[in-house]
Amino acid sequence: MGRQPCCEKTGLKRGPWTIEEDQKLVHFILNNGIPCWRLVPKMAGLMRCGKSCRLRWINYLRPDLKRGAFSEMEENQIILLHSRLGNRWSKIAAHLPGRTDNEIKNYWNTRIKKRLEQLGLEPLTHKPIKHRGGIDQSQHKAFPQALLIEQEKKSSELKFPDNSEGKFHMSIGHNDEKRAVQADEMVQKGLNMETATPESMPANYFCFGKTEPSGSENIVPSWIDGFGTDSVLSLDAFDNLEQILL
DNA sequence: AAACGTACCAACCGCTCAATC
DNA sequence: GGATTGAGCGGTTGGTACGTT
Repeated sequence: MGRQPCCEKTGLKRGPWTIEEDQKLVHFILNNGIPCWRLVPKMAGLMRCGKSCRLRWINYLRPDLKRGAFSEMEENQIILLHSRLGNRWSKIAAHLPGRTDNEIKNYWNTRIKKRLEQLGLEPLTHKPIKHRGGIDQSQHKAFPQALLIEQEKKSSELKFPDNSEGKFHMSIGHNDEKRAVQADEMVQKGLNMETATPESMPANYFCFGKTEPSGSENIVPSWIDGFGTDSVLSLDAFDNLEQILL
């Protein structure tokens, strides 16, 4: 026996929602909550299937949605999270309050994907694009250089956690020089991890992800002594950096 | 001004998973 | 334990706005 359709297809409206339908759905949910999505359209007087109502509410009508353009910081967060979580949009959305998985997915497919490709990075793996016969020589130069030109000095609303026990899981630089700095080093330098922003940091610091000690999927930004940039990019993107720089 | 191409995004489709019977 | 169901997820589509020729 096959799975039954989520709703009766006949007689149900499809396509863009009207203002009137939106009002009905919002009014119903705000007054009654969501008993069961299948019942919502009937009870709210809508000729839609429950699935369609759910999607409309989650992606568009929810009062806690942020709407509007993504900030530079949000974009960077998405890149970082995607490098670790892949196309798990709902997980990524969970890290970005007020944003929906659909919104992030659309933004990724239309903007970020292209941005990474322009940087010579494979959007799926965040690794340098390899061409037939090995890595394209032009990408050798373009990749690290692209990182440098990627930066835009904009203020951010980053807040850093109290704990600094997590290990930076990446160091970069020539000759195996360890450039990652621990929180205590920042303290020694009179830098405050909790209130740091790209503007307040010295020019040779940039923001990277840090794995929580618990090994959880939580990703928090951290400051790393780097190439004179303050970008947030996937650490995985640097997997082949040494090879490229050679 | 019209035609065409591109970018964007809301909505849909089909699948999986977990809960329930 | 298997069937059924609802909810949620990720991929895809189609309409519209905008830019270019």
